[in-house]
Amino acid sequence: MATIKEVAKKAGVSVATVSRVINNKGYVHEDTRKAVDQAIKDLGYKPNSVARSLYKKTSKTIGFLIPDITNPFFPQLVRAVEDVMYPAGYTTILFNSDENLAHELEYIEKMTSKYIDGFIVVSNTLQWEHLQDVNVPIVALDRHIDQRISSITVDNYDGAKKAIEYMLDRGCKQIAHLEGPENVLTSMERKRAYEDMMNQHGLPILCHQGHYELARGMVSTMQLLSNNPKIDGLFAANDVMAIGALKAATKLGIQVPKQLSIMGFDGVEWGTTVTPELTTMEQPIYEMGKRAAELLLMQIQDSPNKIEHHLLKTSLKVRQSVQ
Amino acid sequence: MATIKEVAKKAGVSVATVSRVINNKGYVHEDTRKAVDQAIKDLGYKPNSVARSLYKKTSKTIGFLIPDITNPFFPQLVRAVEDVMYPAGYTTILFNSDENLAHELEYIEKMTSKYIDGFIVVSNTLQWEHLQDVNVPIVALDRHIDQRISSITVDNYDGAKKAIEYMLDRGCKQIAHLEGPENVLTSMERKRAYEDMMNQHGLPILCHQGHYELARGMVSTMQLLSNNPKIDGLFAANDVMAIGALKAATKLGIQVPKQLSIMGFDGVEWGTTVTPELTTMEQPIYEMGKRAAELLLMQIQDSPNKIEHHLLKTSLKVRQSVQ
DNA sequence: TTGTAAGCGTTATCAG
DNA sequence: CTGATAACGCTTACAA
Repeated sequence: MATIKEVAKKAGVSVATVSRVINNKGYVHEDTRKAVDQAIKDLGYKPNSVARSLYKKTSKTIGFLIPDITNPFFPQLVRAVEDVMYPAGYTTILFNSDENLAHELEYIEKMTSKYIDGFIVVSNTLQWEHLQDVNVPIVALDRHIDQRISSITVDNYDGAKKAIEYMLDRGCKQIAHLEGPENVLTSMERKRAYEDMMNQHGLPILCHQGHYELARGMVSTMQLLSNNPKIDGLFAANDVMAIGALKAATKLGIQVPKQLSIMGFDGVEWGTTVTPELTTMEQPIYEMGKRAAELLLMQIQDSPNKIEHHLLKTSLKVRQSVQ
Repeated sequence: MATIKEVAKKAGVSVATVSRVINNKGYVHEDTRKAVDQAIKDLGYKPNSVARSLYKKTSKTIGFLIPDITNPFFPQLVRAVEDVMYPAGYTTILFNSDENLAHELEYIEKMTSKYIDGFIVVSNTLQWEHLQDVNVPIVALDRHIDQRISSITVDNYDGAKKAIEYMLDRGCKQIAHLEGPENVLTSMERKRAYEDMMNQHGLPILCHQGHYELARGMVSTMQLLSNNPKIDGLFAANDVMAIGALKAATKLGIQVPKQLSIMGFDGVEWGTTVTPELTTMEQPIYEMGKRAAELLLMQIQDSPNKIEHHLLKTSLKVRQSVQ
């Protein structure tokens, strides 16, 4: 690991000059530049980012906080963020929070002491109070946090409403809802839409908790269907649970979609391989990650105070699980 | 952001003393310690990791290089690595290489200039030559690189052999192989086992490329089955392709497992939701990630030169796709 | 038990 | 155009 000092000595100039050539800043004579470049090459010199960070108080690194990479919704998001951050010269550090506030706070603090340049967070526990004195840009992704924090979200209420409208159009008379975690915004919005739609149409409300998980979705569906044989439609708050529901129906010998229509939410690839293929309300997952990264980059590089809120639309993906 | 200097001034001591108390190193009088702690609290002081890194030439950070987080094999691996690294005080930085050597090298160089403490790499392009002067510990995961670099791998040859033995036991007479990328070690080993088994049993060899991908697996299977109607068994080099094959069979109206047995490799959760459920040779994915992280940690903290090679075993997961 | 001061490897200011 | 030199925030000999 050669240092700038060694390069300077070898090239017979001062470190200031070397710094000028590696940063392409300030005047430096063509001949000296050549000499320096040669020395750099000979020594295999690479500038030390840590020293640079210390001086510049920036690390060209951002933190990305998600609940759990193991949930198939997140890999695409992560990929999208990395795809825009890396070419822009930024490294992204991932952190799985398991929705645990204490972990999230600890992580943010730790990253702050590394001169992190910004955060993208998917969280429903983090509040404005926790974030107000983090002095780098933050973008809330998937779940809105506060007006004062930029966000990239999807219109969950609208999406869920349209999903249910479609089920109704296709003839469902008795729709149950497999809901996500109680305290998660996306899940609450989807549930609210379900309830509003049921009320609006004078239909009974039938909810069961599924926590966005495969196994839970399956178990809940079992109970739901055993206790209420009249149900002919099931709106799951995410695809993973919908897939669990499909398994449950199969186990109970209930035909989908003939006897029971199942609608998912998310649009993960997994939904295309189950039988019947999952009809779902698709979110622009990659696009969300991309936008979040771009927005963060803009705030970091240009205008830290330019808060923006983008609300993306979902789109119905008609496949085979709704009659 | 208070600095150590400010804390020192507030507590009426020198920075050295403050450093001593925050690092719990060297003697410091109980009273002064209290005063310092108080000052730290009052100022909300947090030690700056960048400055610390510069001096200590270590960042408490490791790099984790994988092909693509979007492939369902990796999220679990990532999760496992993070689960052991974080509690040990290490941050892990993820990087998707898309199996591109230039990207991998660029990334490694970049990380090196950040005083990264070690790497875990899943790669088939990286060779000893590229890694020999990276002066931090490296663990090769899933794919072996060189005797001089620690590795955590699975016995792919043995696993594939047993998978095929099982198919043969169950009565398959004509087994085709859906192979993974040509240059990937895991894929080559599985193919080699397939070929050896076929030769050993005097059976014809029938391979088709699937690149470990869903769509490719599907298309290849279509061709394979249309051209060779006698095939009654298909050994896919990974679950994702096996799932694609299942889709293809369904499309062609071929019943699985009655007319065609399909065997996967990996044991990802996804395989449990297809119909019929995928019979597969399961890898201890989480365990692999965990071991790699533990091994790396050992090398970083205790013995950088203690190279170890762990070969884990796969286990047959009997479900429904093999007759 | 505590303080001084010399690094760690850069960048940027200010003379020259 | 180029070179000293003072930061950046922390750790650690070495003195006291």
